[in-house]
Amino acid sequence: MLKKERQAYILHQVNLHNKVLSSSLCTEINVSEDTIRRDLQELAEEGKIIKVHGGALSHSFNEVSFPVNGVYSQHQKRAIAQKAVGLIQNGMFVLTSGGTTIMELARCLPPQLRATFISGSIPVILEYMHHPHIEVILIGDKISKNSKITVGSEAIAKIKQMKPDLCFLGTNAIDAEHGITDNDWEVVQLKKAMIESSKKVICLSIAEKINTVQPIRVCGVQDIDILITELPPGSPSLSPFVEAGIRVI
Amino acid sequence: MLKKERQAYILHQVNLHNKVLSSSLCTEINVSEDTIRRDLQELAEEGKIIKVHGGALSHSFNEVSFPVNGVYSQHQKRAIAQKAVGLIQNGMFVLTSGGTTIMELARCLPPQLRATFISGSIPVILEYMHHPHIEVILIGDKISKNSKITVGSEAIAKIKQMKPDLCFLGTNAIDAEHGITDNDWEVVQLKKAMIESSKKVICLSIAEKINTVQPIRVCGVQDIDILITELPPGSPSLSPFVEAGIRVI
DNA sequence: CAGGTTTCTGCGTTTTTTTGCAGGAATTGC
DNA sequence: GCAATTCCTGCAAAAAAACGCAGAAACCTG
Repeated sequence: MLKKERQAYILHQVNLHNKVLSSSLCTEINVSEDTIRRDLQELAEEGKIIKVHGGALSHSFNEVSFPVNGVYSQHQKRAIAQKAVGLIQNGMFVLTSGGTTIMELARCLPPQLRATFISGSIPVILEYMHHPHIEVILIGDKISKNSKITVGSEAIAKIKQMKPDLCFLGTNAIDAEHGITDNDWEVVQLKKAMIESSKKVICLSIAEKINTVQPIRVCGVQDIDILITELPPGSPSLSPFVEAGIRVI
Repeated sequence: MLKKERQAYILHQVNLHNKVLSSSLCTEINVSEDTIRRDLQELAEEGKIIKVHGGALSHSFNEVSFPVNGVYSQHQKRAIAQKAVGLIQNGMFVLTSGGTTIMELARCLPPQLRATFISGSIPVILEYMHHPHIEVILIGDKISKNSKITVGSEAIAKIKQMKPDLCFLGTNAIDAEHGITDNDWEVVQLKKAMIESSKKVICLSIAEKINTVQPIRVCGVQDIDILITELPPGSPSLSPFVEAGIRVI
């Protein structure tokens, strides 16, 4: 078999099945593994395939990604996310809501972290999937197209069965008097369930959203264990929360 | 034998078999390898053939083997998808697997269609979410990072609770004798459940995957109701499936 | 047709390409 | 951490290609 022919066969197989194992290829074509490896390497250099340990993947399959278009206040959100990752330890079960702050958190996870992350938000789940070690559990149910998360009784029931160690909530509005509030009824139902199930509730909020109120109530301040903002913990605007017994980071 | 005669013979052989070996040519025509090599070189310079180490290939060989589209065989997959959408009617519950063929189906859905689509594949779900009217139900569970779908007992249990009207399966390999086969154990478990639950099972497969076999069995041909390929239904390669009682489109 | 020129062909040698193998390093999974 | 793969590096053998050359054939051309 000629070299080009072999490479054409390999490429064909990759495109057909989205992946190939070097071991199976070398028995199929009946050449040494080194030859296969060199072929895969050449094809990878030409950009035809993606070489991975033990074989190769089709390029078209890996193209699912989310645009990182101008997230509002990204800098502050990154600061919040970096404080938040400090709370996550190996082996923990972590439940998260959706939202851009949580997206930022997902991007900040240290590569060596081994934990289990649970969410119903599609964009967040996509971000978790890029991480090498974390387990990702997706809450299923009807999808709310505008918030891009799963909502409904099935999702709520599933959350109530769990007892995650941490629950990170991206917030729309938080106020020392009214607690966390939001404007989407279905999302609020979900967040209520998340708070109820979790051992520790961590609220992520940029300073702008502090002391703002939305129509639907999620929970009171007494249900929040930790509040993370981009501000230093001693900031005056945060003192009402400290007084309410919340740990502010 | 004259030079022109020889080159005509070589060209004929290349077009006939898509490849020639210089070694076999030089015994057939009974000239030295150098002569053959010079002939091949001339033909290559004229663009009639593609010279490779050890022989030559026809140009058509190279074209079919190295597609330039993003998704492999996208044209064929679109043809399949367009046949498939014809089966979907307003109000139906449709369960789908993952894969690029299903992705194509998702993109082909007519904008005025009102139906409910259920899947555990993240890329496919993203595609459904762009549609203005369809309801999207996401099957939740642990996410398999390489296949980008939810797998596990929760997902299977959820599927078994449903009774969708249609089930579209993207296939990795299908054969009249062995039925549908695949190479990922967890995905196979899921597909089995999907087949079991659904009123009608529709198998989408590009012709290339017909009569190929993978290590793990999903189901036999008797479980398939409809088979859709890019070929016309009367094609000879499809007759074994027609004889097995499958409706071929 | 004779002589010169060009083209073609085969041979020996050198160079390049390809392939497999052995070892040590890196990685993956348990 | 340990065992098992898998990967990389250098190396050597085999195959193929390139090169130079010379004899032979074909082809002008007067």
